[in-house]
Amino acid sequence: MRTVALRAGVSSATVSRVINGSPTVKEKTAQRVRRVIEELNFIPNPSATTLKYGRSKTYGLIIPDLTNPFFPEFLLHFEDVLVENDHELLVATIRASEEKLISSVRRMLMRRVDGVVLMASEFDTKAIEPLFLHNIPVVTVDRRRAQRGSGDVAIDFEHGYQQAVLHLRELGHRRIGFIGGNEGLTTSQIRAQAFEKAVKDAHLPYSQALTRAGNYRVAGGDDAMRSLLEQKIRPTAVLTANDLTAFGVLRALHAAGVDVPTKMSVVGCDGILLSDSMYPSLTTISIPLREMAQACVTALEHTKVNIAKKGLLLSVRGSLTVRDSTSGPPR
Amino acid sequence: MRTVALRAGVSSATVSRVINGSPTVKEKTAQRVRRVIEELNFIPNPSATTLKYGRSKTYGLIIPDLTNPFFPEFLLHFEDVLVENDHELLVATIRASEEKLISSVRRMLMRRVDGVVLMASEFDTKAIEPLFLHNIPVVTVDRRRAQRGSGDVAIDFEHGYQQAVLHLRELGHRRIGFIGGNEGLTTSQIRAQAFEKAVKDAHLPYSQALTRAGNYRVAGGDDAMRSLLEQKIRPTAVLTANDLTAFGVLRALHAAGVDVPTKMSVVGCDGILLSDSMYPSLTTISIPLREMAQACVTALEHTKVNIAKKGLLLSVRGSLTVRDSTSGPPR
DNA sequence: ATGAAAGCGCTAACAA
DNA sequence: TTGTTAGCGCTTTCAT
Repeated sequence: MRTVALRAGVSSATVSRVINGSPTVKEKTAQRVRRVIEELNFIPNPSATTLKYGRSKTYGLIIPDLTNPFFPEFLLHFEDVLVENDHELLVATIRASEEKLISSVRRMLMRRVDGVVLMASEFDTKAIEPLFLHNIPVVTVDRRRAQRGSGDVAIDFEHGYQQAVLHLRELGHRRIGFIGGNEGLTTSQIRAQAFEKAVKDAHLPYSQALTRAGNYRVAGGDDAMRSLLEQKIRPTAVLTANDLTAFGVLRALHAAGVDVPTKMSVVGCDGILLSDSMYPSLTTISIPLREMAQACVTALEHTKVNIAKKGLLLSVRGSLTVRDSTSGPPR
Repeated sequence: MRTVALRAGVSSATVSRVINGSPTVKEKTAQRVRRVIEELNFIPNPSATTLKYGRSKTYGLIIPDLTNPFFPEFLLHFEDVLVENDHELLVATIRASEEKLISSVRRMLMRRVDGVVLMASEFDTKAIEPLFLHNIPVVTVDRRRAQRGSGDVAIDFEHGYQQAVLHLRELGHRRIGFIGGNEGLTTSQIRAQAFEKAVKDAHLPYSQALTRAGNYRVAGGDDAMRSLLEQKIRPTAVLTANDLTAFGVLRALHAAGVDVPTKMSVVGCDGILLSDSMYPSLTTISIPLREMAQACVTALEHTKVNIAKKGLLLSVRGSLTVRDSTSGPPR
């Protein structure tokens, strides 16, 4: 930068002003400086700014897993929102390892991020304590509680499952099965309860016998569906905790020779891109990723200026995308 | 850091030495310093080091697209390799936009990355000129040429397709179709030629009539397969440019009522996790991601110390994973 | 409209 | 074995 200043016959302060678009610089000077910047291929060094001000114009995103397409798809939208807000993105994947979460949090702290979005489904709160300690705004996803320095963006499964159940009831289904996530995870409980409520609100019979745990992955959906098929009284439709689980359900049904949708209807959740590419294409609850990303940033910015208060509790709701995996029950 | 030094009764230089594990510090002093670091929740600030040395212990990764699961899966392995090498990762997705590539390159430069892995399938070389100008080591993937400051990691499609064709020939197939990538892309040409060579080397008939272009996505595979089915002489097996294309092929065949594998065999390429979850599970050419990530880092480190020379030309070869989408041709 | 200068945190060369 | 110190590049306050 000094070189640029020298060459343009100004001080480095003026160069800085030009780079940051300060209006107090005479246009002619600014042009000269810009030309020199071009000539010298000058690239500013943000680490100097980070060093000086202890902030980096970077938000962190901690996700459990990149192999579930839901997360990269969210990441994409999150990145878009950040770019609009002139921020960088620091991603960390933790693959259900407490150790990785701890080291990710440390990386975020080192890099002086301006905030962290935490999508890890389950974790020891102690692991993220350092973020609060250093006054870094935090937003969790679907933990549904705020505290000093942290907000939350909930995914409104209650609404999504209600839509799905009503859709199935309209088609004539009465016995709707459910394949959830790993037992024990809070988010799995939320989804299971949302399903139960949706069924009861629709005045349909609810039975534990028609629900199974999965693991948010294909294999879990497959196993659970096989188990459901062994029931004496089978459901005529199945709802799942996410799309990968639904993929497993489709596979199990194929293997068992149960046609979808004529013999069994299937509804997923997430709306990942591949859900439209299955055979049959999957009816699913699409989560509005862009809106969710925006909500995360909103909550983060809110917390930044109110770091001593409880953060925002926001919520986004999915909408049912009806495709070919649902139809009336067999008669 | 000064605070830590003060509190531990040493100089900041000693604190720095402790943090970096310098062996010249007396163990007792080191312990004291570490204790104070704990107490004060001190987190080092790497931007000071970046500022001082103009390097950041960060590698950049530029990928076209996170919605093709191949890329997040590669990313995961690349991150693993970097962690082992005590480096950070900076990711940029460019979604086939020249503008995004240019801004990604700029971000890499600003962040003072130690090297860049470039997986963009096609781009104007001018866009990455700045990297060479600033002496940043570059590794491209499957461009198959090196130059001053840049190496390449090729994916040995020749070998992979050969394996696949021999597998199909052994099963009794003679008319093997091929669905490639977007027309015009270098990597598409490489794959198409690799297929042609594999077929001819296996002494099977090769015909343009059995090949189609796709677009590396599901829809492209679907369309191309439909087009192949309209042929008077159909192939009995189809090879694709990647797994998503193969997913599309499976969908088209389902829709047309052509059973896989009894009426048509299908072989994908990439070995993404979901390829095992399709119905039927997909026979595919698995690309060794971990090895590929390692090769990228190797080539990068080599270029770093030989920045003025041509980079390394490395290559990784896939292996055929036989699953349920291939069997003998209908007789 | 522009310049001078301080200071962010770190590390390596050098001194002790 | 430890301390002193300079300087990396940037921005902003204050002065001119």
